[in-house]
Amino acid sequence: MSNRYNENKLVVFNTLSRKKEVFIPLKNPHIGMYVCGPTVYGDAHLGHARAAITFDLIFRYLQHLDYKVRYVRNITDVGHLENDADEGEDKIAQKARLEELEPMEVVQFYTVRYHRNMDQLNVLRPSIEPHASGHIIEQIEMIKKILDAGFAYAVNGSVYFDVEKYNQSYHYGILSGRKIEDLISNTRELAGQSEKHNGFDFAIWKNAEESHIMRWPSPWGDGFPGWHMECSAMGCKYLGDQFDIHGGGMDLLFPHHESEIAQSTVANGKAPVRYWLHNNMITLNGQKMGKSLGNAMSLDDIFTGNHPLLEKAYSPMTIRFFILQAQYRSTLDFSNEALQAAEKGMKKLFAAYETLNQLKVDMNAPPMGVAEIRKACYDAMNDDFNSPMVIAGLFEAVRLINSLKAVEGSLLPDEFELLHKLLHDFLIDVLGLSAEDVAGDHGLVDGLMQTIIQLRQEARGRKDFTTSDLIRNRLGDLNIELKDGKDGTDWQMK
RNA sequence: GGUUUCGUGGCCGAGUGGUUAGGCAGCGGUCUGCAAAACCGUGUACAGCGGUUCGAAUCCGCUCGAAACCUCCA
Repeated sequence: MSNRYNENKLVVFNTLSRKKEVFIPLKNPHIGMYVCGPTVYGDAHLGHARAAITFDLIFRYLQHLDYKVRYVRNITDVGHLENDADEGEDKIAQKARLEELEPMEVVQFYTVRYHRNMDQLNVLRPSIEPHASGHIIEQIEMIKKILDAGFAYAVNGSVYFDVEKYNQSYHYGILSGRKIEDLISNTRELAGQSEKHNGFDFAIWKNAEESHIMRWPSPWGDGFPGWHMECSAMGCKYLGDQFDIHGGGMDLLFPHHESEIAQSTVANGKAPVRYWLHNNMITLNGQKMGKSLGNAMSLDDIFTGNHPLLEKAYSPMTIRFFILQAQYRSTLDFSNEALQAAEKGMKKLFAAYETLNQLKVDMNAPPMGVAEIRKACYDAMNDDFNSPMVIAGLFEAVRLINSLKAVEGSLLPDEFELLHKLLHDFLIDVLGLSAEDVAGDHGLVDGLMQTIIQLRQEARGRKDFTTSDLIRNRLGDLNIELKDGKDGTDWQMK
């Protein structure tokens, strides 16, 4: 029995080489994947959704290919500094101060909300979701290793990574394409009277001021871990010194991932990651959507339609479909028009999935090329997870289904099965889309609807169009759409 | 300024050295009591200017325009 990964040669775009590379796991069939998760100090917005959905798609597809995936996505609840390191205040702590809450209360509050949003988007939970605050010891141990290796220095209770020294033996900039000379010229002014030897050195442990509430004891005094330590430490802990995939948003490429590579390389003696994958940004009027720019929309805003820029509410599945309609490395531009197009398209997709069950099967039916569509979907996914092309393939299946229904044609039994499998595998399993209240499969409701539809049919038979139109209009007011066909009437939620 | 990208028809978005992406919207038709849905048909798109080539939207150069990163950020 062969596994699907033997039949499918997966190619991924590796940021490290800026090329598409054939994906070969270190320990086939096991795959380790680490993705940077959210900093839980605010509600999730569209950008979080894109990152989560991108790597959910990858997680789902790798599993579909029969790989055994350990997917680690962290929760950042300490460490990221708000301003320059010297007077930085922990992001979580700052929020806590403002709202007079315990920092961990803030963390819990937004973590729960994040999970709820991700569930709504049908994003699978990762295999492990470690919190930075729960891995202080691991981070301290790693900092010690970096110090022992001579690539960091301690000053006044803080520890800084020595980028210049690192660059003598390795290449700081290997991921982002930056040159250290450029960094020097860019950061010289900022360096000032800093504790750092160089402006571009970064803190791996930060001394906590008296007033700082989030603090842990360490060999260098009370403090908290630096920006990039948690991912290095937790990635190493759960996936090993070297693992297959590391993902995150493109905005994390520098300095976060660049620094992660430096830390892990020094601490473990080898480059930590084989394939670096980065999802692109969602833009609004061509500009990145982001908290700091004040143009970010929370997912709850979108799901409820509660935002000045929104013409209406958009369901989680509409958002998911919208995001999957673009390849993950492209920017994706937000607009009401685009969202409404996505909404309609997705409903059409699911309506056809329902219609499939009504198709007739016949041993003598002409072949319709279902296998070719299926192959196109695999080819698309194997080419750096090209979900828009998968969706195009699925729409080909939609056209096939609807046209057969329209002419009352039939399918070969094998193709009928394969079509079912195609839609189930790709639409449901890989793309992770699920029918919302689109189709009429609600048991009691469906039974009631059949009665109403029958009454309307009888009215139409009597040419009592006043009654039949009244029924249709009243149902329309309830967002129920009637679809008259050759052999009867179907219904669905609008 | 440096680094990394991008510029595709009304909108969103794939793709790519020669063959229809796809969705939404529009237009024409079929069906329908009328609609809707569905089906069929329908688009002189690839920023501009040069170059390479039998052939480029796809490769190269330049110009113009836009973005991300260089500070926390998906």
